Amino acid sequence: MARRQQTPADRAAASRESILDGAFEAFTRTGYRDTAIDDIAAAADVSKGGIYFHFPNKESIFRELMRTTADKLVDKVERVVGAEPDPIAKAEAALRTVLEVFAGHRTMARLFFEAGGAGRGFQTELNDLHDRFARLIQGYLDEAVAAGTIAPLDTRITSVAWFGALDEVVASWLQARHPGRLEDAYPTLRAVLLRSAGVPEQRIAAEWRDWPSFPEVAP
Amino acid sequence: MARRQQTPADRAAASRESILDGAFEAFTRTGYRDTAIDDIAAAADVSKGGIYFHFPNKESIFRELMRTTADKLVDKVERVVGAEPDPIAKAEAALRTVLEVFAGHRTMARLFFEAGGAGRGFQTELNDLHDRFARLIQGYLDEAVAAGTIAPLDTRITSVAWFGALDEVVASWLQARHPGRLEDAYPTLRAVLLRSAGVPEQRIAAEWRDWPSFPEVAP
Amino acid sequence: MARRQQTPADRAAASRESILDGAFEAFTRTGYRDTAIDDIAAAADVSKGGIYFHFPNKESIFRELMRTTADKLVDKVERVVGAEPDPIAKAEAALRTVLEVFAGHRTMARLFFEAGGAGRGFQTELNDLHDRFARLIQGYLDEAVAAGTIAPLDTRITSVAWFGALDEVVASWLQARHPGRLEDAYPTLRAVLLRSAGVPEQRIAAEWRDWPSFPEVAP
Amino acid sequence: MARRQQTPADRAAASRESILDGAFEAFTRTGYRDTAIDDIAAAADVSKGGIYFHFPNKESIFRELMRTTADKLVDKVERVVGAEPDPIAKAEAALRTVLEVFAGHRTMARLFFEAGGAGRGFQTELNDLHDRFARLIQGYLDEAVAAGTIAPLDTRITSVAWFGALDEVVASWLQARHPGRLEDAYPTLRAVLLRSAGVPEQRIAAEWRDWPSFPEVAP
DNA sequence: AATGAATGAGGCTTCATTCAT
DNA sequence: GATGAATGAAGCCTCATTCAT
Repeated sequence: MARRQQTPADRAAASRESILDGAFEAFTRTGYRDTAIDDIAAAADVSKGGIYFHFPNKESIFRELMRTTADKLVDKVERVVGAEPDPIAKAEAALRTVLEVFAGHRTMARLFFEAGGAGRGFQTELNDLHDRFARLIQGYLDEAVAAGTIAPLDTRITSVAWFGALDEVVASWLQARHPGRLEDAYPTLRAVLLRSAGVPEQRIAAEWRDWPSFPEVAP
Repeated sequence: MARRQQTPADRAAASRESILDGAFEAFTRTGYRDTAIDDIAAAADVSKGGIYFHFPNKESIFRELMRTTADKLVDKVERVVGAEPDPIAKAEAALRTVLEVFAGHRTMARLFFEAGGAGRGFQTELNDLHDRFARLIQGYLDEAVAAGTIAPLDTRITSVAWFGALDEVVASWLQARHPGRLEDAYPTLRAVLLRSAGVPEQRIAAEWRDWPSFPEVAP
Repeated sequence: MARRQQTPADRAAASRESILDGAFEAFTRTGYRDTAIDDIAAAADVSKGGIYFHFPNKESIFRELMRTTADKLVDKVERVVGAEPDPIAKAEAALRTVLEVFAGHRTMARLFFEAGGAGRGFQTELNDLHDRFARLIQGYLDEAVAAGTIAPLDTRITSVAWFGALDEVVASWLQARHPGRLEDAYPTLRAVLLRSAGVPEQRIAAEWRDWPSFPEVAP
Repeated sequence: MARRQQTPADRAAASRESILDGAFEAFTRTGYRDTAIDDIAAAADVSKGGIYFHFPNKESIFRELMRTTADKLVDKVERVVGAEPDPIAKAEAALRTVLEVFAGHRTMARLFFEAGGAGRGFQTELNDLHDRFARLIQGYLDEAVAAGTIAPLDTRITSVAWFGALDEVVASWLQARHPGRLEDAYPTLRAVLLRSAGVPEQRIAAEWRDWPSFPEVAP
């Protein structure tokens, strides 16, 4: 199959992608308000005016970034989770995946958890993001309840708490002066969370053995 | 008892306090970066220049606010907790107190949890704040472990997770379009957290009855 | 010969030049500290922000102005002086050139001699400027000593004194309420300075006749 | 004779003096524009408001300082000069006195020569100051011409040149990174200036021997 | 006389956005 | 599609001056 020549449209798309990459890099490094369009332009190796061809304003870049980054993560979680048969295993898989991804991409985590830095205007966006993850977890918990694996409980609040716990553990790791390996926190976090949902102690202990080891990540 | 005349120093202190109040109000409403000195001046009913008589710059106001607000909360938590004999009860009391205070002062919660909006420069300050609360919790958990009330576990990570869970529950309440009563979330959150630390189920159920009802708060 | 189209870069350079011109005009009229960026913007017919595209701050404009203006003057002096064979004639030519230029550009003189108004930060720059001219003169005096035209003397101090004398004569002319023609001061100043270096009286009298008349200048 | 008790008026006068001293110190150190009223208040150990009791505004302090400082110097010059019989000796004495005083009070020199830093508003004041000294010199030169000690010449321009030469020598000494002793410059400067007015070479050489040595001064 | 808190105009600089080419 | 020069609205902060006590 003949490879098409690179059309202008291709180049435009590439440019757009480049801007998003640069913006991601800049935002995660400096935060929203402290990142100037010039910084993004420099990071993306694009002119300032060029940015405004692809995006109507700074805000839209950030929003798109937030949306697509979350999409990617949710996709990955759902892919990994899909393979798991049992709801608790699913929740575990989700938890593990998020931790794994963040462990490998410290900066991405920053974007997620420090997006508050973006100013009041993004709270909604950020909250939706949190919500999305919380509901993902909630879904698994609901399934677990339905399957009788765990006793009925307020899955909404529990999932929010789970997400918060995860968030804070990652955040505290992110800003630690001498961070250990985030994976080392996993067993404890996992046990704490499963226990919090009423998963039987023996199951918590048992399940763990089946897990493959974490991939190597450099914080 | 004769009331002393109001000295100029008194009035200056009052003015300073007024600025802090105005700043608190403005920061919690608009966020750090989106709050102009003019806004604070207006809220405090002080001239722009007057602010600079009391504070060297915008940042220092925010830092002072963060410090003193946290101090007040920690004080209150320790006072309430001091009355409790048993470590788990202490942890519960701390949790309850924080929730209670936040439920009553939605804005204060905002300052705490959305301080990220202040820009990269405050991350350290904010992290220290989180740390402070996490260690508060950790202390109670350590006591509980020492007292044999709960099985040994990584109290550092657990306390971080607790704080994160609390944080996220409050945050999700803060931004909810139609927030219920934060206190309604308390029983579930309490159960989830206690369970997560391995507190026996019967204790979780028992303890609860003894608690007085939440004071009325208007979110 | 086809005239190239005016490129954006050309226009940018023109704009930059315009800013320098406006700044020159404003600084020499009002002094550094009393000249606001707004004044420069108005004088240059550029927006305030436009200035910051070309210069990082107010100071840099002033420094550039000082540097380039001095460069131009030194260039001119050296060009004129180059034509003179004998060292005393060179010194004379330098003296005359500076006076001439200043007579024609009262404002430039102001920039040079009143730059002190720029604040303590510029003293170094200003001193270097003075030094530069003093050393120019010193060079000619050294040549004259080497050539045996004048008796050996401390040329460093003498050149500083010359420059100071020149400076003060121009300055007193600049601020005179009803200034005469600066050129009218030339014969006396010339005689005084040459005499001060020990140039024989007859030479002082003789040399003068050969000089062309000053060009007309409007103070 | 009974010593009067210190009256309030005395204390007020002392306060006023203290302000002038502090202002002198501050202005000479930082320049006019870069000296805040607060700086003066601090240096004078007086409150900001107190300053405005004694002076209507910042400018007036500076003007008074310029006036009185000049007065003192002129007084001293005239006292020293009065003892001299011959006009050239008078000019010499004036020159020497000024150099001497400046050598001892580097800061005072700064006030005089860098007063340009005070902004355009003081040019007049500063020029009058220069004028005053120039006319002092001119007086002696005129006397010398009248006495036949030197040949007739434009004493106005010559005196301006003298003053400028003196000014620049002091200024270059002031800002030198490793200043030698200003007095060391005296013999050359003296010879240069006397020569410039046509004082016979042998007199220049002779007169010098009679002078007492400079007092010790610490630059 | 003196204090020091308060005022407010004005200055410098930043930066998202626009626009002619 | 892209460039980069230009705009102008804000923002933070300084500081001479005023004023109640």
